[in-house]
Amino acid sequence: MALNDVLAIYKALSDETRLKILKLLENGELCVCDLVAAFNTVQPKISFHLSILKETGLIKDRKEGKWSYYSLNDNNLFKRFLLLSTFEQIDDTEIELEKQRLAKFIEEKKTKKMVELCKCLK
Amino acid sequence: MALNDVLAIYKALSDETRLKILKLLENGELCVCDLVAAFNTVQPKISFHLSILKETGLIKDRKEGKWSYYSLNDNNLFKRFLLLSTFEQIDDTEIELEKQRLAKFIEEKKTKKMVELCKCLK
DNA sequence: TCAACATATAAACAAAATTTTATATATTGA
DNA sequence: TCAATATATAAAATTTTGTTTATATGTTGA
Repeated sequence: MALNDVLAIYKALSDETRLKILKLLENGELCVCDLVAAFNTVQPKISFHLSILKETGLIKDRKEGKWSYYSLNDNNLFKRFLLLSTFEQIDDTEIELEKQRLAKFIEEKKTKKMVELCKCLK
Repeated sequence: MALNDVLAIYKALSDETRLKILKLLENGELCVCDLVAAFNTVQPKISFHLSILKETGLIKDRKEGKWSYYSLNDNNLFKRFLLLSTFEQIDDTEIELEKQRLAKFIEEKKTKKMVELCKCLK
């Protein structure tokens, strides 16, 4: 890996929102709207940070219908080490708020799905 | 370590000059003027980057007379791992130029010292 | 004490990164 | 096909970071 690649990875890691996104992805893939809800912010902001993380290969994406799902991409030993040791450093309480909002949003999505299902059954 | 500390470390690592300074320090302590010569640049620029590296605890300094000597500070496991794995990623050829200038400068310093010594003996 | 030297710090400027706002694209279900 | 939804992209505004220039501080040897 060249100096520029290492540099790009550290730049990607040196932003609060991006570190938190990575930590949220620790528990599995999330779509853009999940993250928008978790951070209680606007969608282009999240897309911007996701694109930077994706460019450096720290995360990967997968399209399904209207949705883009993002997940950790630790196929490289250096990146895997970085992610693991970073997660180890950061206490879970530091993303408590985001986790709460995320959980609430996912719960709401489930409820909405249920409601739709009920409509169909009528 | 809190999220903000991790963030500060990654920010410190996400600059070309600073990564190169760290790599040059791999071989032992250097004073500010050594680094100024190695990068063929102005002294405040080097002092600026050294202050950032020092703030995050990635390096430490030691004063001796007019000089400030800087060296790696790997007293923390996370930082030590970061430094080691970073150095491992970056090829030596990427700081070839800086190393050459540094070697030349140190050689010149030695010669000057010799000349002074000879003057004293007269 | 004074000149020369090494370094630090401050202020002004330039460059880069982030956020916001607006708009485009693509998918889905009515 | 059309409206609604999820996401991406572009442009403008803002913030942060890095560089340059000027100046201050502290040490050393004459």
